[in-house]
Amino acid sequence: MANKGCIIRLSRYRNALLRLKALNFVKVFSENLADSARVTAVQVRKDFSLFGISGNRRGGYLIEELIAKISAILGKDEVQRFVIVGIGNIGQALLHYPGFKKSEIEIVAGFDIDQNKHNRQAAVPILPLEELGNFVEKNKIRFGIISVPDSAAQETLQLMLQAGIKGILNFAPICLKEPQNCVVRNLSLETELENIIYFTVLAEKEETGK
Amino acid sequence: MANKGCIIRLSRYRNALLRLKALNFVKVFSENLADSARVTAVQVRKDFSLFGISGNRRGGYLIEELIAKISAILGKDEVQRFVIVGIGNIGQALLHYPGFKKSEIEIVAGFDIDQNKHNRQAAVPILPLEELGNFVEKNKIRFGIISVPDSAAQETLQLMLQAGIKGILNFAPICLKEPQNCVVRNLSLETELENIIYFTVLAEKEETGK
DNA sequence: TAGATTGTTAATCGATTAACAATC
DNA sequence: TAGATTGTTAATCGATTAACAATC
Repeated sequence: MANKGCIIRLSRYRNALLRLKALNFVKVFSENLADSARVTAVQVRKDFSLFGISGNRRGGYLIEELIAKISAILGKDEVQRFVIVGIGNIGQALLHYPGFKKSEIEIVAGFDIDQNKHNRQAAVPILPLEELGNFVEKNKIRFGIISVPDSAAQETLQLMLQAGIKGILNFAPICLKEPQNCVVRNLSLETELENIIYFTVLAEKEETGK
Repeated sequence: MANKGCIIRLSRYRNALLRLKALNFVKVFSENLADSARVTAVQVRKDFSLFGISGNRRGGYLIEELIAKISAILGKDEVQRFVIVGIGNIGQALLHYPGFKKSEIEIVAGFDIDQNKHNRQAAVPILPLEELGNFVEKNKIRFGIISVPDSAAQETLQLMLQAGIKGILNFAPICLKEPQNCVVRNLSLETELENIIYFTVLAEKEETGK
């Protein structure tokens, strides 16, 4: 019913709503949210209707109420805890990424095979990879991030599955197959940049072509 | 003609092809590439046909040739240089991200308002934000990455536009409007994780619902 | 009531998939 | 020739958009 695009838009609406709330606004119209997420007002209302969210005809939506409803849909009624496997550049950055807090996302531990990186005392501890299974089970963690080199991505996935992880974001530039019982999203930074390069070069060509 | 999804898939095919080449393979079938990018073989051939890439009926595709053709489409005939504005967690990680090398992507400088972060001697120098315009112009940089807090994202975009940047990846969780003459892709890590959370919770509900 | 906005149904658009023709 | 794979055209599917009805 709701597709991936729709959920991404809900996240964006929520981000905008939090900002509006901080500015003490009370009401919002679909047109405002459309501006913030770079879509049309119809799209906003359609997205809401998929989840039975309704406003006041003529009066728009109450910001507080909308935030509560979208937050519930996105699973923000509780803090969602993640582990990270692979404490390289990206893993290290995500370990203390400040932006997660307002999204009720918490990184609770990192794991790496390199013992020079281990640090049990840190606020977010970095532990030996062997401890992943126990830690995940003991702390009932459901989400994981893979930020290992691509050669290690597949086996990291296996470890996470064995540990009982149910949702994974994979930064390695290798497309992991989505297994039964686990959601996997492949996001490669190289690929994102290549996308921008392609469409930029294309736009330039079109311009000079005219 | 070619949509965003298609270009992302081309990147993935290319990644897989590089790996196959490293293993000394010579030929590849659309079925193989389909496996690597988690799509169907028809999708692969359709993508290729959009760009006039053809193989040998019965004989598949020559890996070397395919890499060359896809690389040309993705703008890899020359190294594409990026600047990063905002040397926080993410910016710092991207500055030295090893995965960019094989994609012919080079980060040439970082910029920040915090002078404690400045370092002209580093391999990838970190410079005061005021120098962005000059640097970009002098070095003919066309691509930029925004990794500043969301409150600063909009003005960073303006600075980049003035400097002449033509393609931008924005990590701030605020949706920047795509201006004339510049490609902007908004990628927020919070949003990506929220997406995974939603679909994981959904899958769990469906399972227990049965 | 008139005007503005929401909410829904139907139409359109674009991307994926199926079917099949071409050919090595 | 028979079999396997590519390449293309047509059909399907799903998401977005347009049109309009509902109502505050």
